[in-house]
Amino acid sequence: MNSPTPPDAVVRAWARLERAHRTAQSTVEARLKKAGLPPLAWYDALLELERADPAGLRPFELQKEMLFAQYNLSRLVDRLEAAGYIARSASEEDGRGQRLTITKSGRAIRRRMWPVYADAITAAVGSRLSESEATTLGDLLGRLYASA
Amino acid sequence: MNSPTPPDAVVRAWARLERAHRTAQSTVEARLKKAGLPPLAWYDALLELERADPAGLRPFELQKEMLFAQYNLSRLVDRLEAAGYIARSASEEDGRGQRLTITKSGRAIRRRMWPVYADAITAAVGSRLSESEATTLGDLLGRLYASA
DNA sequence: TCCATATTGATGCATTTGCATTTATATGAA
DNA sequence: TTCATATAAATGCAAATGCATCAATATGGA
Repeated sequence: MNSPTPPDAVVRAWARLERAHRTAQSTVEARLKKAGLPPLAWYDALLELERADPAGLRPFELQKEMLFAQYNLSRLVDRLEAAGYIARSASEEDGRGQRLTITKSGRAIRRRMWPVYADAITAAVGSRLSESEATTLGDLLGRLYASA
Repeated sequence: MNSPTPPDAVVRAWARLERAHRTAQSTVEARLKKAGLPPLAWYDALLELERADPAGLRPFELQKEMLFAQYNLSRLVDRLEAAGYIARSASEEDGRGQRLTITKSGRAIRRRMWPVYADAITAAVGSRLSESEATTLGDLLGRLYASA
């Protein structure tokens, strides 16, 4: 609520965050699509589920993990289920809730996506920064969403 | 096409680019909305037009500047025009083209948006990084979309 | 000049996102 | 126990995005 103009360096970092993200993002999505694979968000969701307990995740957990809006996650889950990549089952602990688990074919598609995704990450980031630069970048970006 | 897994630091930087962007973006959009102001993209477009020649910009120029898809820009322009913030006129040099200029009320709304936007940038970036960190971040992000 | 090709911008249609609200269950205080 | 409130998840409807394509003009050879 004060609104002194932020320092130039800050505004520049913000603006470039936008641009860099948009550029990298569209590289990745374009390559996935070109390979006839599902979009990035599907990968992320499947990876989270694959990493999770065999018991799976509650939708709201996945939602927080992915920083998705609740209604968007609900629909992403619809699509993943319709595609047969995940299964929904009623939660035992909580009558309101569900539990999501990855299916065999979910694992398979995630595995098939990875090489394409990996190449895209290389194109978008790896080929442009040294490892130590990437580390620095990752650290600084991490600060932008650290809770405190 | 090779697909060796990229170094960890690279994957981490990519993942954090996503998260940081999503977080910062939603902070900014939420604050603009809460203040009853138009979305971020409107600001960007208006700023570009305000910075441009008094003669304005061609849609395709704005499109490149903003890294927007052509059809998205076309519709953004529709909305801005409908809101009275920009004016379209036929291009003199090119019979296919148009020329976009910002209107008085376009300037006004952009000016009204700035304090809210500035605060949001501070919240999302400025309050989390020192100026020199912001500079480093900006430099590294710039590399992610440098043409070469 | 004429034509094949490229560029500018718009648009119909499908998908996705955003918003507001709803349904159902859980929780905690009186 | 009972009720007010909070949380989990879904959904109807509107707005935005993505995709493919189109119409109109430009451009650069043959």
